[in-house]
Amino acid sequence: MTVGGAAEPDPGGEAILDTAIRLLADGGLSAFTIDRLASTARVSKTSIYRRWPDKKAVFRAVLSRWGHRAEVVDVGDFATELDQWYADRRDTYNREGFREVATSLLEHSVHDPEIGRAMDADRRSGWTAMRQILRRALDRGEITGVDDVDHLEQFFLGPIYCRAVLEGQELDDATIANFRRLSLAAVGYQKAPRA
Amino acid sequence: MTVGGAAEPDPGGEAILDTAIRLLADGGLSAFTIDRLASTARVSKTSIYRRWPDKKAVFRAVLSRWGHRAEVVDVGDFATELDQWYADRRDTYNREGFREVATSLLEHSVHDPEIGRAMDADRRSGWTAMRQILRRALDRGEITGVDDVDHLEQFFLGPIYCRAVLEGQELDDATIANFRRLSLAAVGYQKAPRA
DNA sequence: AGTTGACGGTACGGGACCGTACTGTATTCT
DNA sequence: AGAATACAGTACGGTCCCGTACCGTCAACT
Repeated sequence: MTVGGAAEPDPGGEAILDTAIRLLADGGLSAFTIDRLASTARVSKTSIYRRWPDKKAVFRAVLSRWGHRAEVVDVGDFATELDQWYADRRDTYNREGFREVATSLLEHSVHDPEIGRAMDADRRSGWTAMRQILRRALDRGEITGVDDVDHLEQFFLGPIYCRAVLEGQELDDATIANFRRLSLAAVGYQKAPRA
Repeated sequence: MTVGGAAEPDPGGEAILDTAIRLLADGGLSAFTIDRLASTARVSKTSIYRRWPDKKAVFRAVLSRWGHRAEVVDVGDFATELDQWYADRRDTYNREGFREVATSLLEHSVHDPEIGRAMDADRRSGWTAMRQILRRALDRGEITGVDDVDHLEQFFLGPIYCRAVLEGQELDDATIANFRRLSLAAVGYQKAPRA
């Protein structure tokens, strides 16, 4: 135990996980190897197995470290909050290696029930920022026509995800502007009737 | 060479590829092994390596066999053609194992440039049915606001893809109905002005 | 000074996989 | 009948990987 005391979160372990993420970004699942992770992170395999019982545990740790939850504050207007969300998603999805890591994590989580549950929990936990935005907008009566939050969430995230992850294209100004215009028109957005 | 003559497309090879697809559906990329493929397909490894030079070639063959292009006929109305497309996508995405195979193929194609190009070509080739629908709708003046076909295609496919592949949920009546309603509202669909 | 704990380095057993080679057999074509 | 072909089955060399064990080192703590 270090003297610092406050450094509990194990910076060494986080550095290893960051290296693991870089491995996934560079070479995908087939490059995610304990041997390679050790040598790339300049760490002995012993140090890895001291922290996690086996490779699957390392993978779970990678999963939860990589997950990033958008934070959106309640400003009383759906369109404004949506813009915050777009900005956040844009930063995230455009980040170097995001697509590569996302596809690798998804592939693994789809085929390994245990990892899949962890990923679902990660996604559902605390609810997505988008869901909160949508709930508020529904409460305020700003959007109409469809009130199924699942469908709405998929409807808003889908185009972005499809472009960035499936197609591997950048989320630039024009794209976001078009998705925004289309989506707002879809839900018949109108500024909240009451102050 | 068989007597039949017309059976040129090598039914044996296609059976092997179907088995490979089932392997991907059941166990993902890590289950896609030449050894396992041979034993599962009740075929010797020799027979596999006689048809394809190496594993990567088998994978490419799987990719192109698995790809399914929606066919949509021009009926002169965007909403009707969209419904055809929804029906086709629904059949495809709801098929047993679709999600598993899709994520595996994507992961591999993202991390292997050669496979990635093959997949891009597969997607772009002949253009997607959706793109044709959208072009016609734009020509007819049925949809307005956004005229970037890339964005529109991603906008229409995104929600479906996100729900079925990312989230692993079923595409049922209610979902399709909601996506349809939202999407049509988004593009300001109006029946073509001219007969 | 002595003890403890974390670490790097190395080696190993067990297993999986790829691609090739070899054998024997059944079927087709000449 | 004889040659050629496609096949199943098996075995192999080489490589990689996982997880564990062992050893020596270095810093922190008592």
